[in-house]
Amino acid sequence: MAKPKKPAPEASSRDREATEKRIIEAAARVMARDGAAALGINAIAAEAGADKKLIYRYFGGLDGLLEALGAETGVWIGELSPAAKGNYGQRMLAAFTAYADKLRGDAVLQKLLAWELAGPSPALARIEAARSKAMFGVMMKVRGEETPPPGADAPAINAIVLAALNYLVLRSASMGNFSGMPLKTEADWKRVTAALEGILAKVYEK
Amino acid sequence: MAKPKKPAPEASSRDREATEKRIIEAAARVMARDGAAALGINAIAAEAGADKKLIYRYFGGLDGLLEALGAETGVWIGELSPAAKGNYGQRMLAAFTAYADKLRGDAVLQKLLAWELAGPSPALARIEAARSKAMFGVMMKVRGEETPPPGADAPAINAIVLAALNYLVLRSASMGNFSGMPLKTEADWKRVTAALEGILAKVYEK
DNA sequence: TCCGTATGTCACCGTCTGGTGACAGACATA
DNA sequence: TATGTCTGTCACCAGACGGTGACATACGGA
Repeated sequence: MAKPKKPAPEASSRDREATEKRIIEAAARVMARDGAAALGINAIAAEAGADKKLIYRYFGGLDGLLEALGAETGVWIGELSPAAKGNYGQRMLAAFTAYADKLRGDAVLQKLLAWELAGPSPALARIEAARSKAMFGVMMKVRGEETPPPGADAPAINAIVLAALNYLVLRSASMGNFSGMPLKTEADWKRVTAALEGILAKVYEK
Repeated sequence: MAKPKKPAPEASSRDREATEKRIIEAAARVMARDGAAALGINAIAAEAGADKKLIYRYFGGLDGLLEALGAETGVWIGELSPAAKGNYGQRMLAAFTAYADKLRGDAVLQKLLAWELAGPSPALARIEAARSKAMFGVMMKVRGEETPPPGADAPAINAIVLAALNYLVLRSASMGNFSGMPLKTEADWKRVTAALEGILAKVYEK
């Protein structure tokens, strides 16, 4: 059922751990290639060359598999280590650009992000909460002893910037532009970063 | 097939225009209630109390229907008329907040927006292009004779702000928060607006 | 009056979906 | 050697999906 090949080439290695890994990777591949809408039991099983029954046995269904997938893809956020130099605004800019660069290269997380917007789901909410916490840790680390100028609502401002970056990266992947601004080449992103730098410099100047 | 009722209560009014309208409204209702993923021929036809065959006859399929739907929901953007007072930054802030307020109340456009991020589609791209053009017109109108200060990349800055607003509204509808910031009550949005006001005032001051 | 056309209705098709029960073979333990 | 457990395989189900051909009926023009 799983593969059209008859002698079961290598899939049936009778190794649960390896099979689980194969399934998770297959799910990531389907997610990145065809989007979250195509993320079905059958599609994943076919991609992994494994029987869908195993997905139920090992992960308890799609939700469990998704959770395992989301846990993996969210790890790198906590490992971001942008340069921590200059004042508060400059450090934040470094964190934001480092995050945006990474996100631009992670198709799976992009689809996950887009899917979260399309409809609420308990499993996705948990994944997102972990990601948000990791991002907070990164920002606290890079912030160091520097503090935002009094009077500025830093959490709100940072949320706005982060929201803009998420949206622009998603638009870049889906349509390649936004609001008349192209978002394809590296130069396009340089422009975004430059505008962001100007904003943060003025908002966070003391 | 369409309705379980036998005498065809009123649906079969033999009025193409009215039927088309009923179908479009049904599509909007399904979209707003169940999201874009549930937007299928069968679901729409059932919701409209019309036969799915008519969707193929009148709209040529799902894509055509979507286009008709998108054209309708994008109209209000062009009709936005925010207060055009003060300098460039203040006028832009008025346009942005007016847009965000409207968007928050339009569940259909929200789902459309989220769907565009999930995967590229020629039909959705055309709808989005029309919307973007309308938004540009609004901004040009409210801008009046005021100009942004030299040195500031106004298109990029405005795109960033618009991107942030889109993302925050979408997050508000799906998860109710972002980056630790709640996005539910009117007070939450007041906070966003206030932060935006601070940003625009400093970025666009001469 | 008759006839063509437009509108609406229904039955049916093949395909894919998520999900489950039954079974075969490998492996470790007793 | 015999037993039980774990991994993998396959067949099958009911239901939903998109899509189409055939038909009934109302309406408007000749």
